[in-house]
Amino acid sequence: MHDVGRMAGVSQSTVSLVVNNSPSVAFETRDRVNQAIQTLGFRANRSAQNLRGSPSRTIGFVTNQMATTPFAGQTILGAQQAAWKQGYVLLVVDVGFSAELTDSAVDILIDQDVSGFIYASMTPTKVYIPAAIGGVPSVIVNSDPAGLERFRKVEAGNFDGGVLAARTLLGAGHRRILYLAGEDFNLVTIDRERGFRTVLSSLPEGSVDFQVSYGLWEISSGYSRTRALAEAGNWWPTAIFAANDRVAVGVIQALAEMGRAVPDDISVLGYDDQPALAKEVRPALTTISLPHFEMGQLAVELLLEQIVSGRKTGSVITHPQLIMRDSLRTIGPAVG
Amino acid sequence: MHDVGRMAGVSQSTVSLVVNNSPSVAFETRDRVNQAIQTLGFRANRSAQNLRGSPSRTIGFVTNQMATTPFAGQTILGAQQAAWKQGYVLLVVDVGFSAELTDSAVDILIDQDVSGFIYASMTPTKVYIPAAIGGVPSVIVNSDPAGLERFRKVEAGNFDGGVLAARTLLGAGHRRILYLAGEDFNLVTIDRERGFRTVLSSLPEGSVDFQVSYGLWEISSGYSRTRALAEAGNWWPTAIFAANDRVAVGVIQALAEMGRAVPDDISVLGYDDQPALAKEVRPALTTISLPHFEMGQLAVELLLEQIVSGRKTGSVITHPQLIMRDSLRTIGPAVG
DNA sequence: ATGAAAGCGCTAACAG
DNA sequence: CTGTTAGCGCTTTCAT
Repeated sequence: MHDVGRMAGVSQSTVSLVVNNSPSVAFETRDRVNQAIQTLGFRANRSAQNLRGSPSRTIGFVTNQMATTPFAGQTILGAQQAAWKQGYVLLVVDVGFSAELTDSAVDILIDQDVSGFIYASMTPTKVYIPAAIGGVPSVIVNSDPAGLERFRKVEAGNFDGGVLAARTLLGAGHRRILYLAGEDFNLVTIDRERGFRTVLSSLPEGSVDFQVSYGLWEISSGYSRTRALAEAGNWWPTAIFAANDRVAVGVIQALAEMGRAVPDDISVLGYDDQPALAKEVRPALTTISLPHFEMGQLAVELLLEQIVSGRKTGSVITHPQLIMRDSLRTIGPAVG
Repeated sequence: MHDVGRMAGVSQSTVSLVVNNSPSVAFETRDRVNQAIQTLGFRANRSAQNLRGSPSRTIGFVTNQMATTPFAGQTILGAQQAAWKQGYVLLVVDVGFSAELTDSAVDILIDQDVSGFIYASMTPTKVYIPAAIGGVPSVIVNSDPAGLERFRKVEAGNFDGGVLAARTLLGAGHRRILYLAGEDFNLVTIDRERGFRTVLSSLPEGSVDFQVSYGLWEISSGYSRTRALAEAGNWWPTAIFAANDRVAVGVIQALAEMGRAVPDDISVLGYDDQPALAKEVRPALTTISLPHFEMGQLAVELLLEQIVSGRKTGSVITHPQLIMRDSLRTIGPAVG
């Protein structure tokens, strides 16, 4: 800055003013300084700025499943782009499920002077949030809200997703429906089922036969549960609502091997709209999108509002959307 | 630090020495200082340290497909854990395919004082590396090496993968093999095919019927190419070597619909050992692992060596491994 | 509108 | 072995 100042014939402080767009610099001076900055290739030093207490313009993104779930990246991407747009950088750290790792990650990020935290679990499990997070503004994405009342949150709208699934299936005339859910203790499972049943409860008793099976979120689980169902042989749905697209793929696989066509013989509804899967599989999956990308964006927006204006806005719940493709068929007039 | 010093009855500089584990501090003094640090909850300020020129202990990880490819996260994870172990933090940035974004990402990271860069394209396409990267130590992961001679690299061993695929298939007695490859201009495609053909060329002319089809890396591509093959009807392989596990899944789907069983009627060999896919699908995929996690680790190790010792080690090529599962069957004595 | 000067928290010579 | 001192590059009053 000194050098720039000399070259432009002004003091170092003036250069600082120019760099920070202070309005109090004469247009002509500003020009000369900028010129000098250009030719000297000057770049302000963040560490020095941080040291002086200017906001660091970095956000810590702490997640636990970046490597495991295929779309986690979407949330990160969304967050990153939103941050970027406002001149913030995202420092991404995957801490798995280790509290210890989480502690040291948060420590390090605080050392790096992050202006805020985004805490994103990719599935709403209980998360451990270090005390060290202290007063740093934080927003929580997609996590079990228990004990996290003091934080702003971005949620996936799983209840609404259940409602949407029910409306969709019922609207297509299905009255015998199997929900191939996730584990029964999983919040996602619970919320979606609640949503689904809420719709059912507005219908005359017994007008829909709705069965639920709990299990894993994997392809193999969809496959084996479908196989088992066929072997039992005493009950068969006209539509299957799968816990996610992977489960749906397993279902379709099993069905294909058994010579049953989707959606002609049976309809399948997925969840997630998983990239590289939902629309690639045959038949392409009719599914409900879980807006990962958008959730990332929203998280950053909430956070930034908190950081720059100190204002704590409320939490946000995103809206799942139906993605119509080829695995669901209308078999009759809408139910109810 | 001042306060800590006062509390421990020493000067601020002594505190600094303690914090940096200087050996020249009396044991007893060190103890008193640490005590004070504890009770005061003191934490060294990274920005100040950076300002003074101490190594920042952060690494910039620039990638272009975090959100698109499902296992990209593995590479990041591997890198992160390796970095972590040595007290470094990874700053992850996804720049997509935008040169502009890449430029500003690198700028920002340099501003943050990163000690080095890892440049990871998730598929070996040509990458754009900003000039601004300048003298900062960097290693390149999984990218088209053209023009990148001055960097250390970590590569996936696709040639070896092709060799391994050929050996595996031939070893299981297959003589009529279809390679459902990626795009013909893609380096991965090319390297694997070269590897495969190298093995073939050591065999007597005409002992193996090896056909190649080029296309996309998606499930739907595997599906439709298999369908098309069946419709043409004039040629049918005993084994299909798929460009990746997704393509393999498409193949299996199409086969199932056509009533052909894998591996009884036909064998399928995948590539990637993609999490949540390869071992979940039925039959579970016999496949070749692409060690993403390991590549991330290696990249950091190479980089750190460069950073701390200034020594430029050579590049590294990882070794693909055969993952035996259920989609490949031995149909006769080994060929050749 | 610009400059002088102080100091953010730390490290590293150097002196003692 | 410990303390003194001088900045690292910047922002921010306060004068001018």
